[in-house]
Amino acid sequence: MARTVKARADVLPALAEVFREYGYEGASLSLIGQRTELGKGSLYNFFPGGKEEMANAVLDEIDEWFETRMFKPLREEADASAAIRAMLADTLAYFRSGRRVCLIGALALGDARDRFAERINVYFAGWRDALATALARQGLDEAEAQPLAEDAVALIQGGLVAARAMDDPSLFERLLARLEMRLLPAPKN
Amino acid sequence: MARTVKARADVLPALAEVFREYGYEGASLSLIGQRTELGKGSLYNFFPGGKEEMANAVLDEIDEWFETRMFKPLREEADASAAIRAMLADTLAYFRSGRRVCLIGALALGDARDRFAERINVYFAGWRDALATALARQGLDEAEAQPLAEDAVALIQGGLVAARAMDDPSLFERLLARLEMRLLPAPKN
DNA sequence: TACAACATGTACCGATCGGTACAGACAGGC
DNA sequence: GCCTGTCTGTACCGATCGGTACATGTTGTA
Repeated sequence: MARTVKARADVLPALAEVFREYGYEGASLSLIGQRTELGKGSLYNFFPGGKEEMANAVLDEIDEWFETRMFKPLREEADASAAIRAMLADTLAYFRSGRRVCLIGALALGDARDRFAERINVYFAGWRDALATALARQGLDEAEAQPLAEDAVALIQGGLVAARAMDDPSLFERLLARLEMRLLPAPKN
Repeated sequence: MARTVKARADVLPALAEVFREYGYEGASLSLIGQRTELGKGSLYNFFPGGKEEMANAVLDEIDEWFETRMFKPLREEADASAAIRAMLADTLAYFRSGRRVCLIGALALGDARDRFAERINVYFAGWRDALATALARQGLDEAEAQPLAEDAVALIQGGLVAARAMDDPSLFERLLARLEMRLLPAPKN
């Protein structure tokens, strides 16, 4: 038995992918076991709280990624426009042009919504507010920035749904390209 | 046919609501039995194909509703702008200001996607194309109408996700109000 | 009234669910 | 060497899953 010792953090990516593909209820322990190449023993050793703790660990990692990688730059980076451009590029890359689903969005629509309601809310509100801040720092007044940020977050989520529904990743790319034109100030030349 | 307490069509609304709330996998037969107030015997009498046939029956009804109520007017009604306004009003009402989830969208994100892939695709493409037709009939040329329709469908879907995620129905209303301004020609006065 | 057809509730099936128990396999400290 | 605590696989648990079988209503027709 090639007993390769795995740390808890090692299994998070595989874990995240299973939840993304099958949803919370659909990600059965046997499926999780296959994908992570871990038996139930190991799984419950790392996550004594079972499936719910696994999902929360995944959500922790996602939260941290978005916070440091996207939300913080949107709020604080000197060049707000550059932060917005980076956000759109990161979004495209993170969701693999729409081939990958947003786990938080999927949870929001599924039957596990109540279980993670607070976290879902924080994620969406965080994205919207960080983007609104960047838009304001770019020169828009609050009355314009807030609705525009709201539109953008919804459009991204809807883009993921639509791209998956029509099995057309290029759709997501087109949406983001058009979104960029709405979010960035008209280039002055 | 009035001799039975319930006809097959009578249970469709309850059936649709269960699928909407819990998703395809999450809607267990016992839950369906409760909500429809029907035992397994009756359920399998009406739907010999089991859960899949139930879901397809629900999708049939949804398809028909959207086709006759929204897509056809968008394509054919003399006053294209009026059809677009009606579409937005119907959308708001149908989804109960975002309190209600789009079953097709939820299916697209869930693990039952492959099972209904073709129907999901048809629904989304149908909406987009019907709206694009209306926009074109309103005066926009094809190069503008198609992307705008694409944006609109994604925005509506994303609005449902976001409204549910943040538990804020007014968000969906705001999104649709802003969308109306983008879809309708500037009022000439 | 007798009968066929539909409608319905209940018992049951094998499979799988999330979770637990527990016995080995391995490591580091002594 | 040994012990202890961390990993790991496996057998098992009760509950529930989707689906089937079938006996018992209930109804329209004759």
